[in-house]
Amino acid sequence: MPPATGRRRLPLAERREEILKAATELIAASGFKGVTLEAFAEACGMTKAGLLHHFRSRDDLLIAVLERRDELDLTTVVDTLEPVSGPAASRAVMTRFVRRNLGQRSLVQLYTVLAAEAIDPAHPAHDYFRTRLREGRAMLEHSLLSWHPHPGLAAVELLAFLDGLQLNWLRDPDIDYLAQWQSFADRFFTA
Amino acid sequence: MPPATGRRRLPLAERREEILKAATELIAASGFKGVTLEAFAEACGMTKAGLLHHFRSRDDLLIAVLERRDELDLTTVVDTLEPVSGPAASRAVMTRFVRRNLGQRSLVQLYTVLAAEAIDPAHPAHDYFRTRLREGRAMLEHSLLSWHPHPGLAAVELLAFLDGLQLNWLRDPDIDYLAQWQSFADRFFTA
DNA sequence: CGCTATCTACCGTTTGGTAGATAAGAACGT
DNA sequence: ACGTTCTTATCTACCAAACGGTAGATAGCG
Repeated sequence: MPPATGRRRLPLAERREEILKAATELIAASGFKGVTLEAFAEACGMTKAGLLHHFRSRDDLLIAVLERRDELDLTTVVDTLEPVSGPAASRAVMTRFVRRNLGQRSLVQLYTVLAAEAIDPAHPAHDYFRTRLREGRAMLEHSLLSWHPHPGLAAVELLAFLDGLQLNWLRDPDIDYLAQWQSFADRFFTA
Repeated sequence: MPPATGRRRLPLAERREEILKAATELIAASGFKGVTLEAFAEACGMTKAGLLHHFRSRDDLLIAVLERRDELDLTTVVDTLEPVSGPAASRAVMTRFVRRNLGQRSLVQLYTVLAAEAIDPAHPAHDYFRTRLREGRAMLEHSLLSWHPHPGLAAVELLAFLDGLQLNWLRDPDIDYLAQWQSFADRFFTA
């Protein structure tokens, strides 16, 4: 590693990834509105102008952060696409989802904080979350269709609980995320 | 009513209330970081300087908004203080809480958006939510103590579900808030 | 040496907040 | 009823700092 002072020149892809990683942490901590362009730059040891060489604008950076998160999730999504049926299988899929979140606290926080911020229709990520969450609910509802008496109600209930649990876990890390999930699932998946 | 143009001079208490009401709506819509001092002022037909005559700073206004919300909730809190015991009584209390929220969408949104924004320790309302939510959970846990086998788990679960349901209801008003609650409660209060 | 990632310097706008002028309305005497 | 005075709610004008973004100079690496 070269001395911390002075200029560091990195290949395009590497620097891009470094910026996105840092930006994810910052947004997770303070929301998108709460972080300035300069703060994003400083977090990876460069200036605003330097950062804007990689992303055309601040909003552009946000979109890139979200797309990166999607890419990181791709593995899980692919797994979920396997056609599953029955309560046990559904529960297993969701449990794996919970376990993965447990180890990606900052990504979860990014998503949670940003999703709440983006309730505002004027937020640059409003549409992103709108379509994305709608799709998620539809997929879940579809997988509940084969065995649950009220797939619509149940899908909303499950997602609401997970959203709320994440939110509370972020507020208070002492909460036992996994145990809470199992406790909920014990009742939910015996209907 | 005097003509809309020109200066309107109101008694202190009245203007204060008007400002707080307008601010509540705005914060609910766009979060606290998302609204400028001038926007707050303009919303009740005055200038920044005029508003700052009533609230020393922008952060001061936020605190006042939250305190006002607490006062508006006081009635419900007092009701809750009646010592209740048993699942049916607990459920009745919570159902009343849900029903009341149903008619106060903008207050719910204020609380939800702000609570998520305030996960950031640097947010001006961070401490407010920290203590307030902790208290709420303790109260609930206490009331579950007499009949629920796992009061700690259950308290978190119930609050998480309500938080998440509110969040999703705000994102998608078509969700049947009340029905979702009843469906959850049917399982939750038979343990 | 050439390419380009990065920097310095700057711009126009918006931000939260201040200082001092102005006017609305209540109180009061006549 | 009516003017006068006094209080203070509100305004106009302004400021320094912070914001997102641009133009052109500079320097690290193949």
